[in-house]
Amino acid sequence: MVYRRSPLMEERLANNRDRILLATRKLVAEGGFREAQIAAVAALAGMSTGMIYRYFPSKAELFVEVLGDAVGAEIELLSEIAGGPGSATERLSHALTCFVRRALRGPNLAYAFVFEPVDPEVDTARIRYRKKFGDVFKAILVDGIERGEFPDQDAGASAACIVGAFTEALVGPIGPTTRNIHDKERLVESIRSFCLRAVGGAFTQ
Amino acid sequence: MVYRRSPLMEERLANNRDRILLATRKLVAEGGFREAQIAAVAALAGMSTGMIYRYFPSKAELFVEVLGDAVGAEIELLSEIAGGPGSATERLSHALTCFVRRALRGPNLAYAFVFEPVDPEVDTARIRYRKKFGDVFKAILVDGIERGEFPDQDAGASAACIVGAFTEALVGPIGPTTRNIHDKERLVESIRSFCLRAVGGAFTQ
DNA sequence: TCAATTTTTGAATTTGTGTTCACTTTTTTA
DNA sequence: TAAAAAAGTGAACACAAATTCAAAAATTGA
Repeated sequence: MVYRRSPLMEERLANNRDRILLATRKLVAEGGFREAQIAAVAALAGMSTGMIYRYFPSKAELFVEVLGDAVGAEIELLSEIAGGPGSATERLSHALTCFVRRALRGPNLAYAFVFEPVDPEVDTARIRYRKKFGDVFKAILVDGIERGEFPDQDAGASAACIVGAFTEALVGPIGPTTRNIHDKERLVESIRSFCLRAVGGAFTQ
Repeated sequence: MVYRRSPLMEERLANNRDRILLATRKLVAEGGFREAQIAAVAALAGMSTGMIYRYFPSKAELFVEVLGDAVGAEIELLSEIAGGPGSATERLSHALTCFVRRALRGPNLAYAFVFEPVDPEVDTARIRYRKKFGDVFKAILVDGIERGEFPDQDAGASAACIVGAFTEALVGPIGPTTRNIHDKERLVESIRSFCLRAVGGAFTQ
């Protein structure tokens, strides 16, 4: 045996993997999964197509990882808010504005991640992640109902409605016309107040 | 010239066209656009693939027509409710329950029509139709705000939220488990009450 | 029935992409 | 430096699905 992977090489390999993930994320953010073809990913990452397959067994698994990374980060943020201090109303309000503001920075990414189906394998993962978003909101709702902040309701259905409401309101106005900061904040506020009224919480702040 | 299309032939041609549309709609309802391949459509309609292209210039245009027909019917129903008698709250309530009940009968169709992207051409049409749904609800909201039934709000954003809320709540729980009629009615009621609270209307009926 | 014309067929072609693999280059250690 | 092994390449291949088109079947009017 005359070859053993050196630490330097090890690092380069990890680097390559990251570059693939980064390139994919970038392409998806710009034009959805549709635009993230293996050839395009390879080109953007500055490597050959064959290279991709040293790191990922298939395009679907690459997509699932990119999706998971992005969604995971969002979920983590939201969970922190959901499990944090404050009334259920406050936490719901905070979680909503936080997510919507972030999504407005990269509308296509949000679209691709939350909506765009690709192939069955990725679709399955996407639905799982969507459900996770719902679970975060459901937890807040259940808590709020227990505390008497919100009227009794099907927390699961309401959570799904919330996820649907803000994604649709976000994705609908997608377009080349990047709206200015005022419009964005107005949209954030519209979505927030809609959802807060919807769950029946006292309309504060 | 010894051949002129007879009335009988004329009818057969129109019949063929209808059979293609029907077969496509059926396949889409069962498995989404993904399952509605030209070969499958042709097989179900009992004709050859080449035949399809005598009636439709491309698969995309066939899809757009199927989509338009189905959505058009729904829009017409909703518009009638929206423009009918009653308070804005009543009409919104009625429109919601009507649409959600209908969609629950064919969840896959609803999914394909409202969500599933296919190719850019169909996608464009789909977004247009989605917007139309929103417009119906927006009209009710604008009216309700004018009458003082609903608090002041961005009717466009709220309408988008409503469309998002019920589609997500509908599509989210899609699965092979056909839910029974009780669950369905409970879901209808959950969505209805969520949206009514959301627009701030007095919670009646 | 027959010739002109249209309708219908479905195998072949085209197209767009994901994936592979024989080959080249680079890295490692002796 | 040289041999062994791995990393890296990208043209070729595979595959699925839309589309075409030459030939076959059906229809029409004389």
